[in-house]
Amino acid sequence: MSLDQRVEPVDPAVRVRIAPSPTGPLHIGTARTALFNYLFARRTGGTFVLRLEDTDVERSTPEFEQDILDGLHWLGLDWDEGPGRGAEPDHGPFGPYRQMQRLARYRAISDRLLAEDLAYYCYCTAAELDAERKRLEAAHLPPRYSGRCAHLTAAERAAFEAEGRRPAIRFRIEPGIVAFDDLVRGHVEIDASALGGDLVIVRAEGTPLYHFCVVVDDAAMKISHVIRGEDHLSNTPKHILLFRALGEAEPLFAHLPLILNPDRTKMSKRKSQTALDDYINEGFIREGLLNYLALLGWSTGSEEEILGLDEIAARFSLEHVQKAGAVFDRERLEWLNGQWIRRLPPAELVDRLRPFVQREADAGRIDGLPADSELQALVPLVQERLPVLGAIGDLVDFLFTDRLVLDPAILVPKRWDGPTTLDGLGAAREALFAIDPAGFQPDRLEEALRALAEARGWKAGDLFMAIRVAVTGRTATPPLFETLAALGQERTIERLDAAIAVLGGPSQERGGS
RNA sequence: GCCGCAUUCGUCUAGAGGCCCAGGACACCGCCCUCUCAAGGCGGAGAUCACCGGUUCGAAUCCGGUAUGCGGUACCA
Repeated sequence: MSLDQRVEPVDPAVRVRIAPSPTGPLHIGTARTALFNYLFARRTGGTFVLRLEDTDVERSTPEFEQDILDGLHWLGLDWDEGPGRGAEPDHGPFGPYRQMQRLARYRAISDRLLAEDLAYYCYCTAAELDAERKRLEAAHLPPRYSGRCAHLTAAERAAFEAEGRRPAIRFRIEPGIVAFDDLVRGHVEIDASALGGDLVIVRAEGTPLYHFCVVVDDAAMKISHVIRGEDHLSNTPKHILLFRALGEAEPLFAHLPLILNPDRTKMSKRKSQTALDDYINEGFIREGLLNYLALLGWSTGSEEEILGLDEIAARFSLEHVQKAGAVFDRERLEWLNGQWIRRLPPAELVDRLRPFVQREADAGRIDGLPADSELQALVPLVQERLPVLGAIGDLVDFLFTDRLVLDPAILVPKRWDGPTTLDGLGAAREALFAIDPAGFQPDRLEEALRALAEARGWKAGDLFMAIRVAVTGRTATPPLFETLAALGQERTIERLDAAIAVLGGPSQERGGS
C-alpha cells in the first residue's frame, strides 16, 4: 500500500494551534478548525496547542471558556499544550495560554514597536474616526485611517494628553505588496494599501487587540503552521507585516473553506444550529460528528467515507482540503451518526443512552428508570433505529410508562373497520392470555398470533398492526413480538383491555373468560 | 465602494490533458426483504464540469476574460 507522495512528511517541529475566543459556546466551525489542526499535528507528529483569546473582556466569560474546553475534550481533540480544564493547571512550556494573562508580554512588545517608531500613539476618538469613515464612504472611497496622528510632535501629544485623551497604539502599515503561499489556496498577493491604513494594536484603554496578540503569541509559541478559517485570509497580510516588524519568521498559512448556511453565507447562529452542545444534546456522538466534520472541506481523495479519528489522521493531508465553502448538511450528519451508533458495542451504547433515558424520566415521559440489563436487552431492537441517541424516547417510552395515551383514530388498521378491530383485539387477548407465562417469548407469540390470523382469515399484518397500536400507542415501533415480550404478558393483556375499552367494546374481567 | 478568494448532480465530494457523453455518498423515487418503522440489498432519476474565448490531435483538468457568490474591510475575534 503506497502512501500518497505529496503528504507532509513526519516533522516533529510542526506546531499548530486552535485559538478560540470564549465569547460564546463552542461553535461547530471552531470544532472543525480544531479538528484539522489536530489531524495535521497527528499526521506529522507535531504538537497541537490550545490558546484562549480572551482579550474581548466585554464578551468573554469563564463559562464559555469551560464550555469550549469541555467540548473539545468531549470530541477527543485533546491538546498537547494549553490551559487545563477545571482544576487542572496549564501545561506546556510556552504558557500562560490565556491572552489576558500575557498582557505584560504584549505591553513589552508594543513598547518596543513604539521605541522603534514602527508604531505610534493615536489620540483620535471613536467619534472622530467614525466621522472620518462616514465621509469616505459618502465619497465612495474605501474606509481607511487618515494617519492624522502618525507624526505628532511631543507638544501635540502633550496637548491631547492635557485634554484628557488616552491614546491607542497604531502599527504603521507601509506601502507594498504582501505575498504568501497559502498551503490550501496557493500564491496570494495583497496590496498593503488596501489594508485600511495604520492598524490599532492596543486600545486606548490599554488592552491589546486580536491582530496583534495573535502574531505575538504565534511567534512566542513557535507556531509553524497557522491553519484557520478562510475568513482570515484577507487579514493575513496584517499578520505577516507584524511578524516582520517583530523580527520573527512567518509561519506557513493554510486557510480552510468556510462552513456555510443553506443560503451559502458563513454559518451563523441566526441561520443554523452552531453550538456543539446543541448537537450533543440531540444525541449526536463524537464519532459521527468527527467523521462528518472531517469530510466537510476535506476528503481522502478516494471513496472511503466512514472513518474513525485514527483512520482520518492516518490519511490526512492539506493537499486534499477543498477551496470552496461547504454547506452544512444535517441529513448527511444524521446518516453518518447512525452509522456510528450501529457500530457501537451494546454495553457502550447503553452507557451513552443512559443520560437520554434519564432525561425522559426527568421530563415525566416515563415513570421509572429502566435498569442497565433492561436497556441492554432492548439494544438489538433500537440500535439500527437511532439516527441520534435522543430518539430513544420515541422508541421505548411506552415500555416504561403506566399511562399510555391511546388515539382512537389510529387504533383501527387501514384495511379494517371498528368491529373487526374489536374482534381482532379480543381474539388476540384470548390467544395471548392462553400462553403459558414462561413461554411468553417472541417465537411463541408470533406462532400464536399467526395461527390466530390464519384461523380467522385476517391478514397477519392487519392483526399485528391493531395489536401494535393498542399496546404501544404508535404505528411505528420496534418489532412487535420482541416488544410484547419486553412488555410482559400481564401488561400486554392490560393494554389490550384498555384499547378494547377505548373502542367501546365490552370490558372484560381480569383473567378473561 | 475597495481588496481577496471561490465556482463539478439539490448537498458533501472523486477527478492533477485521453481511463469521464464525469465516479461515490446523503437526500429523493422504485423494487426486493418485511408484522410497522428502521436497517440492508438492487435499480432509477439527477451535473451541457458557471459562462465566453484561447492553447492542444484531445480540456472538468492549462491560459485569459466575464458573470455570480462569498469573505474581509472595527479601539470584535
